[in-house]
Amino acid sequence: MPKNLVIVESPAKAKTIEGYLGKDFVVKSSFGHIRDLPKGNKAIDIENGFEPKYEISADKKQVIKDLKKEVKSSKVVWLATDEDREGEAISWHLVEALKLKPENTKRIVFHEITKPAILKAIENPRGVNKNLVDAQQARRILDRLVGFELSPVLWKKVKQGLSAGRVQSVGVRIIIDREREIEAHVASSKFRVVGEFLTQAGKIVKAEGKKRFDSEDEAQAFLDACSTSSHTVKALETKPAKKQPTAPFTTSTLQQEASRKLGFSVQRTMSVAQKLYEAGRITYMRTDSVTLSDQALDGAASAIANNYGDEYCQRRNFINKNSNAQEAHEAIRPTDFGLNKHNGTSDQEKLYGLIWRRAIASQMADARLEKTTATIDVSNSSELFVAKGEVITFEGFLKVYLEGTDDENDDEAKGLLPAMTQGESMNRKTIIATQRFVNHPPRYTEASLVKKLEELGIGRPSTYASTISVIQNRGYIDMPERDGTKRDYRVLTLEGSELSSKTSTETTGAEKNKLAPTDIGIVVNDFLIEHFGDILEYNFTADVEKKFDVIASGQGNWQDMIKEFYNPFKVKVDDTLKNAERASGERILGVDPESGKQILVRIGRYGPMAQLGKADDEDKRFSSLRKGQTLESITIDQALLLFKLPRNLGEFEGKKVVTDIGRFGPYVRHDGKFISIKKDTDDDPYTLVLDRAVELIKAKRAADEAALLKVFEEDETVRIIEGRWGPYIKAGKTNVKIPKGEDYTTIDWERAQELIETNSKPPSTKRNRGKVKKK
DNA sequence: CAGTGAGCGAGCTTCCGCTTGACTT
Repeated sequence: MPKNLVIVESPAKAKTIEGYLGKDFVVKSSFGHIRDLPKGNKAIDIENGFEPKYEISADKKQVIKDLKKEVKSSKVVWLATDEDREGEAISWHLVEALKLKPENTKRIVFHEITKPAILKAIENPRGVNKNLVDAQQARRILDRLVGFELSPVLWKKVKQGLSAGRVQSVGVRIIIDREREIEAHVASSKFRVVGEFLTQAGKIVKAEGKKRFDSEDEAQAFLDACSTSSHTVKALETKPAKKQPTAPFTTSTLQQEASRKLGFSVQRTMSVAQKLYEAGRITYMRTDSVTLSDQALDGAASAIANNYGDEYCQRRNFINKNSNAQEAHEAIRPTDFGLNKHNGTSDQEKLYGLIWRRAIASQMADARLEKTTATIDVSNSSELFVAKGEVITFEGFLKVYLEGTDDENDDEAKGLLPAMTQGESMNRKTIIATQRFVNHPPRYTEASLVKKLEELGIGRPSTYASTISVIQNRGYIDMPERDGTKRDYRVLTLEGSELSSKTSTETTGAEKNKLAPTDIGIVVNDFLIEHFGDILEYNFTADVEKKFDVIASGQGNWQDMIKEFYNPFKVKVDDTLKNAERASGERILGVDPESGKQILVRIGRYGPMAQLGKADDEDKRFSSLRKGQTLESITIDQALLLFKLPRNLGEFEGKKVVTDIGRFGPYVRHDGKFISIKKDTDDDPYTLVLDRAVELIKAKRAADEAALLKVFEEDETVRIIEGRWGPYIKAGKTNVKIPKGEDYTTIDWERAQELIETNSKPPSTKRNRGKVKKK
């Protein structure tokens, strides 16, 4: 029977460690936190020094039961949870929940899951650090107080079911502040000049004009001057340069790169990484550390030497730039550098490849480059052209990996410049001046928001993904697809001595997967900033973190710290509840000329809406705003249109025909059926006439008929239908995919039943818009 | 991936952080 019980947080970790320790050890997992504050408002006894009442979480009852059994049959319990604030607290909760005796309990820590690290830890046990635990309790209690005091204020003053918190509310603010910058952005443009010249040997050199001109007239004047000018190479300079690899991945940088290079959402990155971790292929994926263990450094070095040669090896230690980092783990890296591929799903293969290359590159030599700059003059002007070239003389880490960039304007393609000599005369081929607009600052992506949060020290590796989904699920933030708008720009071309000009068109502002605030997000944010500005400050978390650090170092008492925060906070909460105006984002747009009634927009029980008639009117009417409409930007004409629908067109076959606009665009409804009105047609729900609607209904019937491939006699509600992506089975309301390569004509009743059976849909992983259901 | 589409409200919502599995709308 084992005499020693080791408890860690993760079951995958437990399995690995058990392999390192002898037969006398059994290793179990706590599956993260085991106790927490209960849900209600009585979890913290505010009058009694903020005394928290903890409760074993529902899903951990069985875990505790199992652990208790193990404790009984063990002589020594080793608490091996992570060495950070949360990990220390888990150990303390384990002591409490399992009623561990000090003489049989040892606390050990390690930062890497390697055999030497674990054996060393076993030799250096300590007790639970109560100061660190207290810092965690302060963190937990502060978050509960902030969240559970602020949220009800929002229920009362804005809308039911909303939420606020130390992390999410600042996350939303970051998006909204950026949106305000974008709104304030004034379109401006400059003319950028690019010349193509020929060397004496006839090779093309592309060079950019040093100056950008403010107006077309100035650009034209310059091109005029060029048309009668000659050009020579005025200066030629070549100097060596170096590039260094970036550190191996943390959670945050993994999410960013997987977003940039693989197009993964942060949530997708984390679940793929979890699978790789469980398969034992990568180290722990929720980490803020850039450190690699000695064992890893050796592994990387030999993999690099084998794959690329000794000259590519360079051992490096990276230092964390993130001062908030708790570094309880290693950086994210392959557990075996010898394996540069992983056989799994395609997502797993891609993410593993990325992790392997990033970690390998971090231990490789600098890349060496030669940068050449040629300056070309203009005889009739003092302006200059500059040509830049770059040659890699030694690839180093670039052989494996180059970090992606968020900069959308990064279009500098550099290569080798042709041979030139100083003073060489150049023949002008073309000079083109193009009007270029200055873009507004970019909207955040999920991953760039994570980067910003990390910089501000807000949130932890384990919460970035869930914070992103919370602010979307609450309806504060959205990812609207924008088609972009067309914009004209001017192009002036000098070819030989011929000057011409034209107007071209570009699309600007097309966006996908960019975060933008909703009306509710904006109203909530403005309200919180007005009444609780200090908590909404970007550095609120950083400031309280400093106080937690004081508690952790034993220099301060957690109750005092919480009291100092809570007392004035509570006064503000009460004052706001009593005195603050309801915040609804209300805008009175004017009066409906037809009915003479007032029309306004505001946040209603179900979100943004328009209201025709005053609050005390008997026959006031309501309508939700449509997709793309916002409280701030909707016009009275647009709002009035909302009340023109639904329109009753009359009857067909004795049933009403109605047009309206739904979540998925305009439609005609007849006899319980919906017929979408297609885009890019002249049909419009506001003007559609009955005859045309009947045509649409008949066309839809014909199309449905044509798509119907088979009806099963056994049950007429089961059919095979030709869909947009090929045939599928429709059984009542559920749709069932036909496996690839299977011919639908061969599907008989039995096979159909089989497919319906096995395809009974797994729970949708799609986000719940607006509503969050509890489990 | 295929379908979908209202209601202006009678009673409950919410935090952050640590971990994995999990049902029924």
